[in-house]
Amino acid sequence: MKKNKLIKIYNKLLDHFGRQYWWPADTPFEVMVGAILTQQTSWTNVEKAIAELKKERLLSPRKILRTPASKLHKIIRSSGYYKQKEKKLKIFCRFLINIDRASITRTQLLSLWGIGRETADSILLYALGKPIFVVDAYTIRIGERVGLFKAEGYEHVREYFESNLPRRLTLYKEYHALLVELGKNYCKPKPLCDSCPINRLCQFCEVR
DNA sequence: ACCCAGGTGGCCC
DNA sequence: GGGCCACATGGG
Repeated sequence: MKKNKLIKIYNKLLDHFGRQYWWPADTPFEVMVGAILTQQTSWTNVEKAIAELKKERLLSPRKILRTPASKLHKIIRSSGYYKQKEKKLKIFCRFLINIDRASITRTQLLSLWGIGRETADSILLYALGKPIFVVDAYTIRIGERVGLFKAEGYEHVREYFESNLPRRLTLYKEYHALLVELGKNYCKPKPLCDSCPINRLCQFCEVR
């Protein structure tokens, strides 16, 4: 595959931020829990909730299922939307204990209440090792500003990345992680272009 | 006091 | 298919 714009951006990000070694977790199940808890929530808030789950020795599907809702609410409170997320965790754990993890499909995950596209794909890529490119709000925002696509939906963006990148797990994992890093630090709703590592590719930066 | 965060489901048209 | 809303905590 010849060197395309996607690879150029990747190399810039890698030079600037270095390897990310995503997803940060001790076990695949911790990845899955984190993927649910981080929905529309900053990771620092999720870390606190996961630390609480570990402290209570609850980081297993059966133990979460045995924990009363009110207790789980307190434990994961810092991750926000804690009533919804308690339900989402229980529904997901119930699904998980009755299945061979290697056989889990995207369609199965998407059929669960509380598991949308980004959460399903994060679980597939980072917990189950399937080559699915994870798209999030940053990916779409950055892609639009850089001029890769315009107002595309989730599936189109995912296909765009998957069809223009070699199908490699570590590349998918690190690319998504680097886009999050760029998004958190620079590519916010109000762009901070001054020291953005991909300036000259982003139309906002070129305007300045 | 705002604005933002590694979304999702339910509703409406 | 897209647009709007509720959901909730914590940090800048």
